Amino acid sequence: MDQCMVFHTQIASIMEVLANAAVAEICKLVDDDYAVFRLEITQSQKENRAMRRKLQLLELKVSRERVLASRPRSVKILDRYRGMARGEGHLTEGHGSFVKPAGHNTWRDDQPITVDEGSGTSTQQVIIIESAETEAAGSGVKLERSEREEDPWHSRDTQTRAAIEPHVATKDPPTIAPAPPRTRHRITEVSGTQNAVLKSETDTDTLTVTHRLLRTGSDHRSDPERLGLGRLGCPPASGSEYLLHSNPSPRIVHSLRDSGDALETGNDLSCSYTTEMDPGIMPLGLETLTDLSRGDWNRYSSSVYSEGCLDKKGEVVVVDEVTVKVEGDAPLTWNVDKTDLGEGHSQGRDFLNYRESLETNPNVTTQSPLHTVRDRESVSTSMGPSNTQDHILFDQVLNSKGQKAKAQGRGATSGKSKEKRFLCIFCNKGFSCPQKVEIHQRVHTGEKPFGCTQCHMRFSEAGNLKKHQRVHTGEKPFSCTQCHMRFAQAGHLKRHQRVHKGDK
DNA sequence: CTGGGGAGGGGGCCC
DNA sequence: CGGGCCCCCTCCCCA
Repeated sequence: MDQCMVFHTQIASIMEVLANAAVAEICKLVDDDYAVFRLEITQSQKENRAMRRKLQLLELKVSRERVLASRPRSVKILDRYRGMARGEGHLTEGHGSFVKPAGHNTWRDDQPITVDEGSGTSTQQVIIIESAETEAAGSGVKLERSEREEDPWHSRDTQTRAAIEPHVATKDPPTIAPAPPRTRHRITEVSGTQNAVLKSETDTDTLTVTHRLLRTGSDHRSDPERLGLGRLGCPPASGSEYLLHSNPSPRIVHSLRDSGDALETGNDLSCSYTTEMDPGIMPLGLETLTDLSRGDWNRYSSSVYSEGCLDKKGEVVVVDEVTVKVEGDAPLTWNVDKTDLGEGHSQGRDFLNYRESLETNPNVTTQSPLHTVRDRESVSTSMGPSNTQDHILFDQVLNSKGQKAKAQGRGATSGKSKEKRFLCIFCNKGFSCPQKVEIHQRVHTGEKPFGCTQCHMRFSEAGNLKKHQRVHTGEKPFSCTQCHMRFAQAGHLKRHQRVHKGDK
């Protein structure tokens, strides 16, 4: 009888083991199928997002044209008109010039800026960044940077913390339109390294980034580069399209969560039985999912840092090992009217923040809200949703002036003798002092404060006006030593003397 | 080849 | 000493 009982007990235990094994197998199969299913869903979502992106771009174009047609109010003019103050800037009829109306610090809403180019008259928008505002924004960004640098998580030791690098990526806005200037991001480690929970807080949004260490440092893609973010959270690499205002379906979860993490979505259909497995034996299919969701992460993180891109409250987006919880209300779309540089959430300052975030040189305090073009051609393709239009404008300027190549490379800010800390807001070119930037930016704005008293000519630089006035005076102070030729410009004399030398 | 203008850079002066 | 301001030089482009 006892033997029978023991036998039954053994059978029962064996059955239990077999049942457990069967359940495990079933769950594994379910998970595998689910992984494939999610892969397909993800692909479909990506297609949907691509289509949505195209639609949004089209909408943006339409809205941009509408704004451009009706947005003189977004134009501000530098109120530094030294020539005006000194009486040099006579308000002529604006032949080939661009002058600010006397007594106006800003253009009126209905006041277009006309630029007479000979016979034709065109209306153009001139974007001026008030230096005080931008510098204030710059200081704020610098403060933010210092906070980041104090964060121990920002050490460049990617080997030991590669798996938690996505946190870094989340607080380095990969978009050109990151958080508003007054928004401060705070990254706080909530728990340990194995289940590191970083919380990035802003004034309006709460970004909770939960990371589960699923793989070891061998997965190099855990660092920002892996996420398509360059150093210091640079934007995605070239070719990565930017979702205008990414509106990822909040219920679609790219979750590879362990059971140890409290799921915040409730939609993860993963079988909890098998998710207890060791990180080292994660199914290969999950890697695929990880890869698929990686691009999404860029957008998610972008959207998180683009205030205007947060569209739902309390959304939780789980991407790979990262959970992004978005709290707080935010506009559904980025209002193109925010391109008004004079407003608190000015796009220019967003530019500034973004560019500052990209600035590899922490000492650089810039007036430029423009993104850092140098080092990353890809930046132009990963602009934030809100400022795509202005970026396009700036790029057009850049290309039209043939200065893009100059702006790229270290030469933009690394001077030969002086540190070129002051960047043009339009082309990002660096100058050694603010006055140089101001003068240079007249190239883009068309501002010509120096007018000739004897003709309608106007100039952006006083020296050129002085040079011009020799036309009226007939003064030719530069005489050739080998002939009787005289010249009004020293350069002309120098060029002329090459004739005598036979140089070409 | 010359004239005119645009634009960048260097350096001096002053505060 | 650094920043702001100004002047000048220089190079380049175009007509």
